[in-house]
Amino acid sequence: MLVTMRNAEVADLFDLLASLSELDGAVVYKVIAYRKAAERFRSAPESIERMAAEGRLTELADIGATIATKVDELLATGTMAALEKLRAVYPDGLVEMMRVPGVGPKTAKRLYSELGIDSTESLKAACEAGHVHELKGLGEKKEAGILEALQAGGGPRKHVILLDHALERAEALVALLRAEPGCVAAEIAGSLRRRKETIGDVDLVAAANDPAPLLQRFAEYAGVQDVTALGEAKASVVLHDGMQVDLRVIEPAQWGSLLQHFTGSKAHNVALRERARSQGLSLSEHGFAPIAGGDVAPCATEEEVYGRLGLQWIPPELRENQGELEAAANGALPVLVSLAELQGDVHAHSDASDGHATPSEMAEAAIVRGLSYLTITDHSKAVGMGIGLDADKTVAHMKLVQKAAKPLRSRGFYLLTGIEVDIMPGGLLDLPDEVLAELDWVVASAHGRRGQDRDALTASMIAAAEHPSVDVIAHPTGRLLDGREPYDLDVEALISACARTGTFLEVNANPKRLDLRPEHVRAAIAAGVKICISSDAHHPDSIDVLRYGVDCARRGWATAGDIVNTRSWPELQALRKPARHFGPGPKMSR
DNA sequence: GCCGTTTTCGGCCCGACTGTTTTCAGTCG
Repeated sequence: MLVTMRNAEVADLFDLLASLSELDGAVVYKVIAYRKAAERFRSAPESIERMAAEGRLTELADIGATIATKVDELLATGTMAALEKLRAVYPDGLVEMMRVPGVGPKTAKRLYSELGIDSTESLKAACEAGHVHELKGLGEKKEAGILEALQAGGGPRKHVILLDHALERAEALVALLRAEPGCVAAEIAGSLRRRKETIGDVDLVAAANDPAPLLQRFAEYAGVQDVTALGEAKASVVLHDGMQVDLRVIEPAQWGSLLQHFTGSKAHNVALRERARSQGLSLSEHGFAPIAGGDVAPCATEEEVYGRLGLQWIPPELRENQGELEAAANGALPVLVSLAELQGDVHAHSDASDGHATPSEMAEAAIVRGLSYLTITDHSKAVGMGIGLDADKTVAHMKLVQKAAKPLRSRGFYLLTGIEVDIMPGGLLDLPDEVLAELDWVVASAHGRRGQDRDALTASMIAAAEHPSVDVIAHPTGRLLDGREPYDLDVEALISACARTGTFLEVNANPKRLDLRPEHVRAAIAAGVKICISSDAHHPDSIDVLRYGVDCARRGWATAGDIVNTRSWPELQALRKPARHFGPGPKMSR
């Protein structure tokens, strides 16, 4: 194999191939097949390179011999003949133009062939000069709309909206709708209901006998900047923060069908409709209808929709067409972990490093939230900026935490000593072994790659997992959803090392991180690795982010049994690596 | 291009809104 390529890069090229094929007027099902393939590659839990090398690509759903051969070609030569052929005909700018709202493949192609427009820049100039509306079928409104879209964002790219921000806005809007007299039901739908880590736009659904007042109320909401569509059954608005929100209203008898439909995902719904078709039924947001023709039978609940197809109700977080239909058909869906099942938090900071509260204040916040233990895991010194603890300060801090813990024991709460120790290049930890062995809990993490390439970083992380005192590897890929790409890290190799050594992996609940990501959570669980859901709180209120960590773990098919901090602190001891059972000093008897 | 307790060929998921039209194409989700 001559070329090294990550899953996301392979996926991007198949998306490009799909877009260029679309421009070229390919059969739509070919375009769909390329897009499906891109989706499979992007969410594959293991390396596409490895699967290709072992000839196992066709084990993935939606990947046949033709696409597998194209991947082989891509990995051998760095590109694909089919892609290069299309690239020679259509400038890359056309694909960018297709991302402008209101411009699809047909329009982009005509703009190019009839006006020579080959980029968003030249499209903007043509709109300003009034050339676009001269084309047959394109009027002045269309031209103005394209121009506005281009000017608004300075381009077609949408900015990333994080889960916490979107949920806050959406929950306020749902409350507004529910307060309307005619509103029978209102819910968040779409990717937000599935709790994806980042949101493109927000979908809301509502049930009412007369949709008009609800749609009107929605369009007049104080947070609305623009109303982009307002019909009899749906409306779209853009909020002042740039977030697009769609509302669809339907009569109450169709509520279950509507909620199911607009929760998606698209791939899940397509699979569901295919299943309906095989049973002689056509499925839409209105209900089921016989393919042969006949009345639509609506479903009032989601359970009815799934039940009619012989399926268990599927939790929204699993609706990604990643095997959930098969599991639901066999009654084999996992019982997903819930926030209420978390008993403790094993990664939190205090003012001894970069936190904003004392260990006692953090403990009180944990108690208020119904938790029975909290480990204070401040940074070790290598994190930089003078905020981390060296060996002496770690020992002193440990004693301080132990002192703060005593009065809490009588209230049934364990405040525990810990550290978030930096993993240094080469895999050494930033504190001496004898200090680490004294602590109740050791979180190990890499902050920055420190000049290491993929292999070196992976080796460092694996060495940390092999350390007898390390309980958990925190935020393994280092990604920041609003800024930093994940480290180039062999996550599969890290998962294997954790399985071998009994090291836990963290789902960091900070909505900017959510790291491990869901696909890797699922792969880790499959490999037998146990997971911690941790707040990484630097402030008492930040313990609340645990809910997002639970969402992420649920998307990774995690049950309570897979999550170690669903146990009490004494129960958690039994799950730790053998070396941690013989630590110095009393651990459980305090 | 994928896929098969109907099929190795012939299917392949469904509807709303907008802008441009006088019945529909394109786009979107």
